[in-house]
Amino acid sequence: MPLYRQLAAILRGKIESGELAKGDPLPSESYLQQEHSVSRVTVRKAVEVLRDEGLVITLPQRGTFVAEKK
Amino acid sequence: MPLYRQLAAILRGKIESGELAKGDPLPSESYLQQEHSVSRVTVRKAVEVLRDEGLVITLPQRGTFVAEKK
DNA sequence: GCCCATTTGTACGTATGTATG
DNA sequence: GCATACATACGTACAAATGGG
Repeated sequence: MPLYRQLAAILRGKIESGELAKGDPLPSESYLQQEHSVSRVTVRKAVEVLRDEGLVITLPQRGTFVAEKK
Repeated sequence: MPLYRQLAAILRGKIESGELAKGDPLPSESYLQQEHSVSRVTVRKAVEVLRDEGLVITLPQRGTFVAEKK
């Protein structure tokens, strides 16, 4: 599995487990980069997956947040 | 060589030559941006290099200063 | 105490180049 | 050719703290 999908799976798990609650901000791109030792491109692709799944919402220049809906 | 390393080299030169003495503030990020026609990201990466080398210390909301130590 | 400019901190958006499988 | 992944580098926007007046 490509890195960005692995990272997406990790984040998805934290959302589904409730570790990241609705409305909570996801860790920032730069944090996720360092935390998982991947490039920003990879982080962004991972977040894009979750966005496409409707699990998170990204507010430009603000951050990405766990979506309210289920 | 990437731009940020080139800029870091320029600043390092000014420190080592004494043009920027210990305790002196470095030019601000916005000044360096305009002076060298680069983005703020590039300036910040250059300064980060010097910080990692221990040549400068950055005080949040104050500026970056030439380190006292050698 | 209050504005206001300056400066660094943070965060996302976008684009290009390079390399690998 | 294409997807993946890294690095570099541009921009925009806003937050937070400091210091001067």
